[in-house]
Amino acid sequence: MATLNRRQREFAQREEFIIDAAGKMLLERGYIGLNMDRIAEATEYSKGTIYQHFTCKEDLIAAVILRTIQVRGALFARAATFPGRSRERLTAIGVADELFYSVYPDHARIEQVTKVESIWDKASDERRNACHTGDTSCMAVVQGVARDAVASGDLVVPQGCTLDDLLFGLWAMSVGARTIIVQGVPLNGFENPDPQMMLHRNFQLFLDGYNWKPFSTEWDYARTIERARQEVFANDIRKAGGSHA
Amino acid sequence: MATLNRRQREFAQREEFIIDAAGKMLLERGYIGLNMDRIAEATEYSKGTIYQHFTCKEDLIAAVILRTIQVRGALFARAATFPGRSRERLTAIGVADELFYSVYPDHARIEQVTKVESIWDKASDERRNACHTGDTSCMAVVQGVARDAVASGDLVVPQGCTLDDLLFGLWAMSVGARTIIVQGVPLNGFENPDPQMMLHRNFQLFLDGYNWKPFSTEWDYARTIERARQEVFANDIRKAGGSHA
Amino acid sequence: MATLNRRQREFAQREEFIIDAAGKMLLERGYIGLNMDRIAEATEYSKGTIYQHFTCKEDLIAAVILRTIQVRGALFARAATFPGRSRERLTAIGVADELFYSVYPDHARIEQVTKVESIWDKASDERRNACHTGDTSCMAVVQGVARDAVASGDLVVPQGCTLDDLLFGLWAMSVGARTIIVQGVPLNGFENPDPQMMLHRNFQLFLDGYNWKPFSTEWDYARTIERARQEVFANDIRKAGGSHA
Amino acid sequence: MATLNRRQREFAQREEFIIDAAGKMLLERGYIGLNMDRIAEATEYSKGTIYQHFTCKEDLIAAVILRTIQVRGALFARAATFPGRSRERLTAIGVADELFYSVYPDHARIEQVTKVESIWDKASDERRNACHTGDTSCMAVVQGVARDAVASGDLVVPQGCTLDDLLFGLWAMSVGARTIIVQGVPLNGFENPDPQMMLHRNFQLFLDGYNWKPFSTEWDYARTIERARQEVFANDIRKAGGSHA
DNA sequence: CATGAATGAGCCTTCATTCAT
DNA sequence: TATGAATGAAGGCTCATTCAT
Repeated sequence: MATLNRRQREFAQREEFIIDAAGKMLLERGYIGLNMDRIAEATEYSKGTIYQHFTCKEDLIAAVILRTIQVRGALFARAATFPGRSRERLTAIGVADELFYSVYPDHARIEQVTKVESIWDKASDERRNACHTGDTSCMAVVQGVARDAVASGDLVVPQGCTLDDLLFGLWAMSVGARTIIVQGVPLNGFENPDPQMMLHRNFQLFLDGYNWKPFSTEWDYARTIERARQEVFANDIRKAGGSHA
Repeated sequence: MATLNRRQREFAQREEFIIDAAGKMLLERGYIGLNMDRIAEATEYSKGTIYQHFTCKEDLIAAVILRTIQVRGALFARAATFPGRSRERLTAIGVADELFYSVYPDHARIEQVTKVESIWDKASDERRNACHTGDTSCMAVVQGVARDAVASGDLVVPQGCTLDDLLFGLWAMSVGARTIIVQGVPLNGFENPDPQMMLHRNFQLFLDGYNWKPFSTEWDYARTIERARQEVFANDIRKAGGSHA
Repeated sequence: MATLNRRQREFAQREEFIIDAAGKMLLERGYIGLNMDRIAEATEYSKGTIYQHFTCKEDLIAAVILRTIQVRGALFARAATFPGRSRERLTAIGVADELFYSVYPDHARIEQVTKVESIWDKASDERRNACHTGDTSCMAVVQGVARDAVASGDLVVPQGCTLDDLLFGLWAMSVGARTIIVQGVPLNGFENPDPQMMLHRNFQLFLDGYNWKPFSTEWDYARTIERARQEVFANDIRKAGGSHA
Repeated sequence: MATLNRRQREFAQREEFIIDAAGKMLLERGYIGLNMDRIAEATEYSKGTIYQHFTCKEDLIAAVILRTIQVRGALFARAATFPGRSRERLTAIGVADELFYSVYPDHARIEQVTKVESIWDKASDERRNACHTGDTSCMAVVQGVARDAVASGDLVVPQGCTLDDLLFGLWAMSVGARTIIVQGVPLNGFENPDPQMMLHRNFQLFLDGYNWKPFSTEWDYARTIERARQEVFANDIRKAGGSHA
């Protein structure tokens, strides 16, 4: 039984290792640049072995995406447990988002790469479903916090707008910022561009605009961010510092 | 010389025709689904002829992108000439952006598709530079309006924020919204999602938050939008209505 | 020793079981569709175990064929013991042939499939020889009956023909009929085609033509056929009825 | 136009050449032994070129079969025009059959090889239909002659048998003989085996048995055969002698 | 100039066989 | 002895690019 477990463990480790390699290749060479021969060469396993883990190229890519999604999902879920008022919890999710992309900068680009090609036709159903579930649950976490805010009276959406507008705006700004960062668009003519800080500041103004209390003028969200980093994500940040500087 | 001119004209027309076909194919079948055989078949020109216009596949794709960029650049430039106060001119650019994506919905997706793959290594320098110039000039138009606003006293950026923050926020929200729309992400749990209207509303709140005057509470931007559509883009909208409903 | 015997028995049973599975797969999916992974899966033995019984894929297929041949050989041998005149014994062999293909319809197709591919280069010598022996002995049985007929005066081959001609004709007609049946050739334009009955009638005319006495006009071979079925092959037919209806 | 024609001619010639090579390979190495790399190597064309003529491996094989069928169809059709009584015309078809297999001995084996594997799923519809048409027309030719014989009173099928029985018997004996010959089954214990002559003699007895007049005892079919060879197939035989000895 | 057949490197995938556990 | 993961040669097919006509 011990033997069996070791085998299984090795099998799982190898799978992780292959996914790592695929992720890197996806980043460095794009969807087309990722090919099974190169994966075999990079991992120093044979092609046959690769195919024992993944039914086809698309399934391997789906596995890369799935891991990404699950990592983010876990971060979001933890962020939502942050003790404090609703806007603090949302802020913690913002930290989770920042963390996710700073610790796994690859993943943002991988998402871009992979959302574009028709991977899902060929990937295994199992992985497709898992990805969908993961995506949905991330969004649900944010929706949950916003609803809590409304219920508690912290959030009164301005006339003419809806909660969905708010969610859409948050999401769009986050996605857009990542896209800009990831695609390496040179912020022409910007002095001293620090996209992450820009995003933070814009989020603040945005939430204030939506009347989500307490306003940034009356509450020290910088401290909330700091607390979230220390209390919720200290471990992840430490890990990240180790592997990604 | 007349003969030469006619020839040149025909040559240019054919190039345009091929780019059209490539654009469509890129949309319908993705980067991988675009191949030179199909282009030749679709245009009813021979492959040899295609290669007389474009040095390689990537160069053809770059041409598709370039045309996209130039179309948007022209729209933005015209928007910036909108007569009115600075925030009205920015609003007109917003209309240009909306128009661009509603009239050429393809282009948003093409941008996604192509930004991801390493086209620029092989495309001709000429086209690469033209693309860069186009991108930069779009951004410059917006920057110009913002600077005018500051100069005229309409815009006083809040403490702790900069003009760059504002530009980044606008850009991120626009890009993010397009990404979400284009990737067909199902807005799970949203009632009645109309991304374009959501984007409009979020823009309004956002500019108010930045203290860009006159505020939306004191100025009828709905009318500004309507004027921009009628006075600046009437032609484009008419064209769009014809070909895209 | 008892242990050893049990082991040996189990080993032999497993071999039989694997051959069964291979036979089925050969039928359902053809030569190419048979592969060792699938065999392992179907039998629920590991590939290593399969390879302990068969040196290679071809050897396994040879084993399928060999069993086929041995089954037919046994039927022919029993048929030759049918008590009666020489032509009755030949008729009994005809019944054996009919029975073989009606009870094991699979085997006809397997023969087709396997005769075509170069299995014999790689199959073990042992099995190749056994197959050859089996084939030869079937033919020998028929030859024996024919020679007995000549010796007893029942058969006087017509001028210009030889005993070999007769054997060849019988064999060709049988093989040809099976081929036609097995390949599912649609008997275009035939009313009511019953290949087996057609073969029976043609055999009758054929033997009459060769002057093999007693002629079908003076002897009730329908009854001979019936007797052969009941007295010699009752068991097989019962078995067949059970599993193949 | 002359240029175009030459190109087309070369294209057609090359196609023929590839089919030749495929036929040989099919013979020498079987269905599995035929592969596109080897075809490319053998023809000294690139794989791409091969694929410009045939959509896939199966389509190439189908082309080999189609040519076979068309050759036989042409021979049968010519044989049916042989001037003489109905049984003479059938005899001429017998000569066509003999000729077909002696001139193109490959084709018999190719038929065996190819009937077994599922080629038709992937081959182009065009070729599949052409094959079916060819097959049907061969059979129709024989049926036509038999019906003429009945109409003219030359053939009165014996009690208990039908015209279909006769056709089936002829067909089976022919197919069976070819199978035996082609599979190289050693005619164990046969003295001096000449399968073609055996087949001839068996056919004679068979037709006599069916009361197809004039009987072989009252008509010199050897001469009919000779006439058919000289008057109908002289050219083919000369060609055959040239290319196949 | 236009054409489109030819090229061949490159890709995804399969599967018989081996061998460490 | 049984297992099944690992191997890697081999095969079908695609497609960007070239070049003779």
